[in-house]
Amino acid sequence: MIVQKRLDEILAKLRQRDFRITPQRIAIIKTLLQSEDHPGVEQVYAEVKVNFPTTSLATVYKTVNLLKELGEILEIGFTGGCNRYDGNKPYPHPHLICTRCSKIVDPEVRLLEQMSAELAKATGYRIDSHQVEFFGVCAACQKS
Amino acid sequence: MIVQKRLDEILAKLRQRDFRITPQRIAIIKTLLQSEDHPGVEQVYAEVKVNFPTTSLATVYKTVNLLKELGEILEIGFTGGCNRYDGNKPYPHPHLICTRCSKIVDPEVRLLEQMSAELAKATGYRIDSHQVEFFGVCAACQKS
DNA sequence: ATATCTATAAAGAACTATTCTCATTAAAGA
DNA sequence: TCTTTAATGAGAATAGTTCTTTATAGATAT
Repeated sequence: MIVQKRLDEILAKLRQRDFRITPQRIAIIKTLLQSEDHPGVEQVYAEVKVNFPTTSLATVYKTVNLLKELGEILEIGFTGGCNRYDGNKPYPHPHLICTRCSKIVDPEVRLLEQMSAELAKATGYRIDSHQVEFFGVCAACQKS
Repeated sequence: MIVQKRLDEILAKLRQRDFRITPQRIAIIKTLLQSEDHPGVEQVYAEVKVNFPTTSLATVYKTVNLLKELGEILEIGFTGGCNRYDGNKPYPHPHLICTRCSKIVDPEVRLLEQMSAELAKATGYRIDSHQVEFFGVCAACQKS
């Protein structure tokens, strides 16, 4: 399936840069690729420990950072909370975050390219990246 | 001047909600209102200590959080660094951040309202707030 | 003006997320 | 298989932030 394909790509990239392929790393990458819910490090750790009980939290942190540097996962920064990660869409994209249940959704946004272009033109900045987060209350939480 | 006016407004709001007006608080608010460069807590602390040397860092944190809750300053969340604050435009607005010199600019952005409205319609979320940051290299840094 | 009451400030301890250290283990190429 | 060297694991360290305790400052009533 699609996860296997990306896993192979990431492993190839690791090999190519002389990083070692370890069972822990594979487990961490798989967890990140399979999860739909933008997990935090702690959540990945819990998942990985099911099959590799001796894995340490530091290893998860280090691997997550490595993957971030390789551009294979996206970090979603949370002030005053733990960061969360998106292993499915590793490029910058907007998020819609429910402030009640912490659910994160990836909405379709049309206007971002245009906005970025206008901004660059108006300010003289070269824009490399962005972090666009919308906060609100999801449909389910609005009912309660 | 304009700073005095906003200071009075904030003080009135504090009084109205039975928060006390203390010299430390006034100093912290003034620092936030006067600064143009989106200072962090540590920077505010340094500034306030000039006139009130006994002020503690915790006091600055508490006051900053209080002001944030009152909606009088805007928090700009930074992953892996310290948060910074905008005392001049307390409502959510986009930032353009130079990744070389850390300069922060408040650009004009037209499309955000529209984007937010489309998003709410498409997802069913009630959108309350946003955090929109663009990262790049400012004109000055591009030359070096 | 004074006494009393109450919320705050101050200081540092505590907490949480993350990174570092280093001895030990194990991956990958010879 | 052997060797080299990077990765792991466990806990200590760190940084940013929040909590706790206690004396004090500000408000209130007299």
